[in-house]
Amino acid sequence: MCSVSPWSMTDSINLRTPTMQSTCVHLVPNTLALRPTQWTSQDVKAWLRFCVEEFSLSPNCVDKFDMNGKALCLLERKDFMERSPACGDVLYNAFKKHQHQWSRQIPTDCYVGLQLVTVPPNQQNDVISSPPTQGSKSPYISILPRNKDGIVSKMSCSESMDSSSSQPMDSKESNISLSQGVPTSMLSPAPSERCTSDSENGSPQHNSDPEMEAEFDPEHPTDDGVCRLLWEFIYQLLLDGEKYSKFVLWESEKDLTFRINNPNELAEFWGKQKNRTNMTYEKLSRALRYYYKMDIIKKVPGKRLTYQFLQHPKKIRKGQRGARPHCNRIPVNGEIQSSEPIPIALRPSSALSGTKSPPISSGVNADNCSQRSFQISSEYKTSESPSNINCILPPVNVHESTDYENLENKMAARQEVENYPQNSLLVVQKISEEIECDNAGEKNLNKYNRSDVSTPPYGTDINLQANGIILSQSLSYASSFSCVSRPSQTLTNMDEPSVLYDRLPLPQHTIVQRSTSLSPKRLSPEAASHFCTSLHGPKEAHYRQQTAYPYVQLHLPQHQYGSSHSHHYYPFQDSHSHSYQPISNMYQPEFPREVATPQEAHLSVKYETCDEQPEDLSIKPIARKMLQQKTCG
DNA sequence: CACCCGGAAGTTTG
DNA sequence: GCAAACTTCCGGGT
Repeated sequence: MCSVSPWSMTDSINLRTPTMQSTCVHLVPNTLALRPTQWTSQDVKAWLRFCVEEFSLSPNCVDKFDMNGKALCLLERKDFMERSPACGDVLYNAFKKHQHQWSRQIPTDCYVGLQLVTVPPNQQNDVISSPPTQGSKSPYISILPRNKDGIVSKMSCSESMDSSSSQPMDSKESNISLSQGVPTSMLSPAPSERCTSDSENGSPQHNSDPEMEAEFDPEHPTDDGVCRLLWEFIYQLLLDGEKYSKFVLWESEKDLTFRINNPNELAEFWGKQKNRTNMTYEKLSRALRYYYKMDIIKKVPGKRLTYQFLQHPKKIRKGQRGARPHCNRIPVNGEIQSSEPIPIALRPSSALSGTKSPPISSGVNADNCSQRSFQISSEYKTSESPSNINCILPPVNVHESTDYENLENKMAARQEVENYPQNSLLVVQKISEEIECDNAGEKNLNKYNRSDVSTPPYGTDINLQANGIILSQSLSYASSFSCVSRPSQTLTNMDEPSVLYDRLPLPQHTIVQRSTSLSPKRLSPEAASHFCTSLHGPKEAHYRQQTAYPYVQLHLPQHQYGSSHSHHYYPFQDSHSHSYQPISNMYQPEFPREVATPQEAHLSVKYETCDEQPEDLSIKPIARKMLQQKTCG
């Protein structure tokens, strides 16, 4: 068992998250694999009980959890907001203190976390039995043990999993249903959580506990433990014929022929697995048809919905690369129908990944603009980062309240944007300092003239105000960045406080809530422009449309910043080595002390799919396809 | 209407 | 940049 290393309190700071706008909060205990099913209901109760003790919560909340292992606890937001930044510390100490009382040994190196989910007030009644989904707008807050290097501990199977001692959850959950979610075995655990069992003999190792059996398929581990291939998924279902016969069943196991019992539900199930909310049998079957060519599956002629494995799934060679489950995929239909990109705050983190985003030079007006530009891309590539863990957190029960799939919620989100006061002067007040810099961060901070600039330390709490109105209270500087990188799901990327903006020399009273500026949901474009201007001095703030996911592209005018720096900046390009681009060279400590007027900032929509310089599309985000039509013909 | 087919293009990931 | 494995869309067929 791994030794428990110091816990990050910075994570707990993020308990006060800017995206918490609802009036209630879930508390979801999670275990090492972020699989609450590892806990018995007694464990969950115990967990909640000490939460009650430690935080003087209403005892009622202890009973307010479902028995599916996805324990929930409703808290009033005000209760939660009053928690101290040391909340996580208290939680952990309590966890340690009470652990011996619990019904089974829970590895001390497990991930213990709280999952905060925003829930519209009118839907809070439904929330008890509806844990948050992966696709939900749910900032995930976890308290993660770290090693001495500050890296989240990587656990091996033998260390972290004790499935033999695990106890089944409440028996009521034995009936799988869509509303209950995809079995966790088919979902995507964190790479570091997943274990590769010794299954060399290839024989199935059926666990007596059906839940546990579903948790992990020892027979067919993938390279990273993720069941991400369709045939694999189907095979998994077939393996547990009793449980999943409503989706698919063997027609003849001997001949490896199977029949899809309910194509629509299977597609939905598959869609859940891949976080593709619009999955249909039409699409699923298309994927199946691709297997024809690959000699993996063929159609059984004349028999509807019946297919045949051409070789035993155990022997199918896998060249897995892409097509991992998406993170919080927002329906494309909605994007297009709304003629407006989904607010960044609701976007999947992957949507912002830089993998498909070419450098700015490939975009319009990049090379010939003669401006130094850097791109606020946003992705942690660290495989062990908790963001990844959260990214692939099993999308347990889907619930309308957190899916943000329905039009109503989207309209509400848009309304929020539209209602945002335009041309607001944004002011940030630093209200506290909870500094926790790693060595690297400290070192880098020292590189700057701190007397001249106010670099918001990691974890700094700020207020974001507009026209005297507090827009977001107690934003965490660090979490603000995380909002950028994981706008829709997690604020836990605090493992690497040494992100770019920790090191930036910022003028005083500068808004450090970059994510705000990146989020059309949170800020009007004018306000975002304001932000960019105030942060970086007069420059163009290009609101760039990139594969339907906007982000801010900052151009530093050559005449102001010299000509020697034309490289692009990707803040997260190499989070492993922390080898950031020499942003310090680009920034001089002299920044305008005053927020520029809105007119000084220029906001335009750009997109990289066209070579042609697009017209200034003003500031209204438009769906990618519409943009393409407009500019490319 | 449900299912089936395969081309084409796009997306996401490793 | 490339490739795998889809996803999305579509026109057409049974």
